[in-house]
Amino acid sequence: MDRALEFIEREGAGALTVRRLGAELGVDPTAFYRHFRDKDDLVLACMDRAEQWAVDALRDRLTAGDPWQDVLRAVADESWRIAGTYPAIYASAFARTTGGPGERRMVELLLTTIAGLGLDRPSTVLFYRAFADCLLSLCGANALVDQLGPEVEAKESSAWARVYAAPSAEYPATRAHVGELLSVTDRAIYDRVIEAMIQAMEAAATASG
Amino acid sequence: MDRALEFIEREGAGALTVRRLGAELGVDPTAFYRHFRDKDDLVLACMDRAEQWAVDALRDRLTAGDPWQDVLRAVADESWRIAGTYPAIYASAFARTTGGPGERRMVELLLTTIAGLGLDRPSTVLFYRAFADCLLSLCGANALVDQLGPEVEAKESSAWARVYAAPSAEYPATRAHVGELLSVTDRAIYDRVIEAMIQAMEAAATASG
DNA sequence: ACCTGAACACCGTTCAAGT
DNA sequence: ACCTGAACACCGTTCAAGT
Repeated sequence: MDRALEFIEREGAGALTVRRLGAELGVDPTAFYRHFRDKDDLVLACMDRAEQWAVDALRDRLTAGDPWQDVLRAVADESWRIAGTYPAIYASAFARTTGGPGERRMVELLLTTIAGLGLDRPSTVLFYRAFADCLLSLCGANALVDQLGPEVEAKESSAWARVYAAPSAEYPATRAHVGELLSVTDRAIYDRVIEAMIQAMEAAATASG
Repeated sequence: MDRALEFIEREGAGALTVRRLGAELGVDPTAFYRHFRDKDDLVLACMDRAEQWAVDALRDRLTAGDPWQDVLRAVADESWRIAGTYPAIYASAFARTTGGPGERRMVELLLTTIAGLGLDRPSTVLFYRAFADCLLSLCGANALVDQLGPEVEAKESSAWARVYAAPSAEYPATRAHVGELLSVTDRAIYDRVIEAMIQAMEAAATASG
């Protein structure tokens, strides 16, 4: 599994196939099925390991007195980093539940942090899931595009060009914002969402406290 | 393309292959390449058509005087509906840009709505992208799981069970919220995110106006 | 202008057989 | 306990040939 992760990171893109993994390890491709039930299991195991690394990194980064907002920002930042490092894994597992130790520790960290706001239990869980699903889904969407390779990236930017070239008469708002649409970054969008979620939690905590 | 969409909706899941599409249309699979450059082009074309339907449905649903908050809620609701109807398409295209008329009209609708708050152009665009990317990514994540079929669904719930069965001593917050974690719905999470984004826009509009 | 059919270079996975 | 190798049932895509 470690070699699988290392391999994926090095070869990137669509390198994660049972056959290529076998070739990399100098072993018959079908030997894989001695160690994992199927490819899906490997992907989930890699995802869980990546989450463990994220939690470990967070433990080093955080100290007990940190405000909860900064804890959430750090989790978001670490998720972004992991998704950028292992796009192939993240792209195929971000919508899934691994049920492994990495995920359990991450759930506990987020739930502890958000429970600290003193909301009722249903609101705490709803905010936890809303926050976590935003992180995973937005990082996953970026990983999906990363993972598809340069020819798709070219296609993406030509598609945006087509959107921006829309005639002014029919699409005035689009044309009025072309400059900003072209310069906005994925990371800025991500941070905007994170801050909106934090603001919503602050508002809920104030209202209930 | 219409037949492709119809076919996908009927057969669901992993039915979208060039070969099965050929069989469905009673034609050699490779005839497909006379009409689309590759499979990716078909998927993007279907996605754009789905977006057109969404915009058409929104036109019927909305009237000129609707508050901007309700417009955004209606867009979110329509996106959820489309993603649930065509999970195969949504799952493979939600992170992509089609550059087609459906997307152009959707961009224009959202940008017009958010520009109405009177924020500066960079903030307007950042909120538009943050809102749109949340919709697409969250709906996409749900579509991905839908699309994987019942055996993966079973795996998902057994994975959750493993998370919830975490020992209380190590994972106290998780154990304290098991009931709520089990009962929260994906739609409630989605709505929580949408409301957070709307709240953030309201706060920004108030601060700037 | 459109369709066909053989072919290429891949996938994940199984199962009987080897050491 | 682990690996091998043939085989199965698929993919997307190309290209020369047909009508």
